[in-house]
Amino acid sequence: MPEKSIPDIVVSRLPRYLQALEHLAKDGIQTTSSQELGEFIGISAAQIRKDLSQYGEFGKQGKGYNVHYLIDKLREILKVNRIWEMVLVGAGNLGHAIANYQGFAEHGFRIVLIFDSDPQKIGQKAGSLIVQDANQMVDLIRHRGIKIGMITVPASEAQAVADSLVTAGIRAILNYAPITLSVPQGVHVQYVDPIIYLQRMTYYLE
Amino acid sequence: MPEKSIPDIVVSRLPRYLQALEHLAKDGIQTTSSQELGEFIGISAAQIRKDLSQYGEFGKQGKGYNVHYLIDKLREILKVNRIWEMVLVGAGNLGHAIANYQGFAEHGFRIVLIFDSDPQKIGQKAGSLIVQDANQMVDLIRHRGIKIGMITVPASEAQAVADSLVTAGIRAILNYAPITLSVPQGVHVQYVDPIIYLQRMTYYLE
DNA sequence: ATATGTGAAATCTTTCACAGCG
DNA sequence: CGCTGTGAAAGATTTCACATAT
Repeated sequence: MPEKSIPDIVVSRLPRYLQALEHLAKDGIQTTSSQELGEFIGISAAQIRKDLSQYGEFGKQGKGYNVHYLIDKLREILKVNRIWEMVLVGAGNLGHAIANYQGFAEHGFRIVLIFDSDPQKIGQKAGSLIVQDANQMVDLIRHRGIKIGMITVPASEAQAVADSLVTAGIRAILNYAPITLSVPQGVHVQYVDPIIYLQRMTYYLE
Repeated sequence: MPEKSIPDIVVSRLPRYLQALEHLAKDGIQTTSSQELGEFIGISAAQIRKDLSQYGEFGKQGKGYNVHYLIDKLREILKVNRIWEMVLVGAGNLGHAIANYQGFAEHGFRIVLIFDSDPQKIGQKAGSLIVQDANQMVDLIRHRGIKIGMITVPASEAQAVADSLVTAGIRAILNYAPITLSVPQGVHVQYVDPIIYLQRMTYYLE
């Protein structure tokens, strides 16, 4: 598995490949080709082959790719062939929806701590967990060695929460707040902001 | 406003610029530079200048950009200087969280119809709206001339819902279901899938 | 016959660096 | 002087097209 600075843009496509392959597997399909996979997700066959070739030779000439084998390889590459514990900060509407979403667990992401600073929310249930006091956040996260956090607090509090998460040892943040976070080198952030996605589409309308 | 096939990658950055500028405006800042804006959102100053220059000359040499003027211009370019009506399909946990999220309205996106096919959910409230029967979806959407839809149904139903939305005249879809949608040329789709974002980050962990 | 893996070519995107203007 | 707007250069990404393997 040779790995010398593979471009981020390649990495960003791998989860889509994995998702599509899992879909094919669920439909009972054993073998696929870069062509078929590409049509399925709207990416050129050459690009898929080139992307995968960065990590090894997973296909067979004249035959294509074994779906289960490629799923295993991609899970290994993406490091999702294990359970990842996560912390959720913000127990509002969105936080509750996320706490109840089964999709995380199905993909090996387990929410094990939920925090809020609102005394009304602390002690309440969210999903199967009890909302903890945000004051204890840094200690509890550090103690469990959690590396992934999700932020669902209002924009005005998001940067402070991010700072606490980084202090607690979090290395990856999924940010639902509509604000760009400032984090140290080596901490990864991904943004989930529906407004931005909508604005990317209205541009093309009418 | 000369517009001859500006790359999608440029368009995709404009909402981030707008978001950052609105943030600056809220803080009372009147003027900014490509340098300052770039540091704020982690994009090079040259890139911001080049992107904006595709649409006109919005800055003043030696001075920078007037924040409010640039906000106005970006809203015009992105066509968000108006109210957009939207339809939401899927009144589960996530659908309810979205229906209650004030951020949409604050940015001119108004959810005016919510559908579900579950008899238990039809007639119930979601946000300030009543959940309608999905059977009536195509007619009601077409009648109101709505162009933007959000999908929060399970993956297994998402493609069928997308097909109905397209039939109803929807031209932009924000898809929360973990599946790649197949839509005709000219219909835009953006994906909101937290699992994929998490997998993009676990790659870099450990 | 068919589909991979991959150098080379084509295309796209970003950065550089500076003329020009307030 | 400071910062924009922008050609040109550098760099990154995608596509092509084919040798190769089954």
